[in-house]
Amino acid sequence: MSSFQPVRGTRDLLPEAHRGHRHVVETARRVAETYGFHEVATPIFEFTDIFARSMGETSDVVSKEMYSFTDKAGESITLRPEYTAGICRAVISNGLTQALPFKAFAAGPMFRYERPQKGRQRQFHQIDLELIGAGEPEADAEVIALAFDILAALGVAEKCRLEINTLGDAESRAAYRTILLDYLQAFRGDLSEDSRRRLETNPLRILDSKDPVDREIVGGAPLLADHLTPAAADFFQAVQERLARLRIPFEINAHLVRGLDYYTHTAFEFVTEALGAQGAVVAGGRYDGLIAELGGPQTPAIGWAGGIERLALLMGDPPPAPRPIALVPVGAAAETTALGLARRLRQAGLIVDWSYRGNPGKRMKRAAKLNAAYAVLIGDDELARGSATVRDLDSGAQEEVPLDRLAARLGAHG
RNA sequence: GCGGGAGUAGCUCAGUUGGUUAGAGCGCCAGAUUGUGGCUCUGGAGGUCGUGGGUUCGAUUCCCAUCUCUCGCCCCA
Repeated sequence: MSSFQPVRGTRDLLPEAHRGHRHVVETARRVAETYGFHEVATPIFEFTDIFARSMGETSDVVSKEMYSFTDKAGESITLRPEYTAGICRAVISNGLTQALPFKAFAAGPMFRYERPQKGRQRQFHQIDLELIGAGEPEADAEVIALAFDILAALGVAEKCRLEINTLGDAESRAAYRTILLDYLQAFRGDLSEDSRRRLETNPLRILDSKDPVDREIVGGAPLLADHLTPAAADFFQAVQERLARLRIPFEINAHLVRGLDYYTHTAFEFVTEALGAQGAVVAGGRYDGLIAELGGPQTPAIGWAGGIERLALLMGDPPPAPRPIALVPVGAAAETTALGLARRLRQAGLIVDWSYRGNPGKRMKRAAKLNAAYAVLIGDDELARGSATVRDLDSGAQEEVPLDRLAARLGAHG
């Protein structure tokens, strides 16, 4: 039994769970298309370098969470931990910087070597949105509004809160980093062990610490908002105005930072209290430096990723499977007829199922279990008359229908 | 990677102060019912008590390790 365990942090998506995932993806795709986004798919793995360079060597994802391996040609390959880097690479690879803005929607599995919890797996699934080649605040507002519209369409918007912040431009960030470090150095001895480490790796992260002592120290820290360049401050203001105009409710969280190096300006998260420690369901931001960092032309961009498992958990019960029509042949001759009849009905667009064996009682039980809308019974009597008995499984009403009118009769109600 | 909790049938769980054949409900299969489901009745299958080792005459029970899930941390979607 234990040898049939799936690999840690992976799971099978059986029909009911898969319907939940599919509903998330289909809803997101439909809404994204109304904003003029088109779906793409990039490879599930890339050269390790793509992720290492884009996300930053010191980020947790790169330093300890990547599924990397050496292929038979000796290349270091990594299963993608996120979509953004791969899509940016694709933009450069395909010369799409000549056709900006490029608006991409994508969905698929991601891989991170982490300790699993509810809503956190080693193979998980994300929906992803990237708007590449637009540096205007309208782009930020629309990308965030699009995420909000998806959450609303999924019926989970009221369980989520939108937090936004700005990380400023490179200039603002560098200046603030120095100021913040000066301040924090004075408290070095009081900071948590994690935060002392972060002084070296990513001091901005300390702003987001959950340690109570850290929080107290951070409470008195200088704010990035007070050290933005005028241009960065104006941009953040413009984004807020546009969100307000779109009536997207948000709050500013000055301590919202990002673990990945490539973010600039707008950072945002849709968070929920309903998933324990895994509060972020959609998160993203602007990354104006990434494409240049990867070797392409300087190109502004903004995007986000949403966790499909987390969204499905918030959603609760997935939509029910569509109701089939159950065929119930009685007798050997009817069995043969049913085989062809099933195919004709399917070609007419109906969902048709049958249980292949058992007496009519068993087959009717099976039909009820499949939540069939109708049972179509065929026996010697019906065969002789070229008809079938259609039973409405909700009302129990039955009528005999000529075979050539069967599809129309079932289609009208199916 | 760090710290806590849990693991008994497909599912939800009971139980064994260490002692022969480990139980229930639901689900599954079959029969009552080879032309009619959701109700009912009867019967049946299904468990190396997560895995490995130790202690013991004897371990599902005690001890150790390990795996998986889970809660928190780190980090993130």
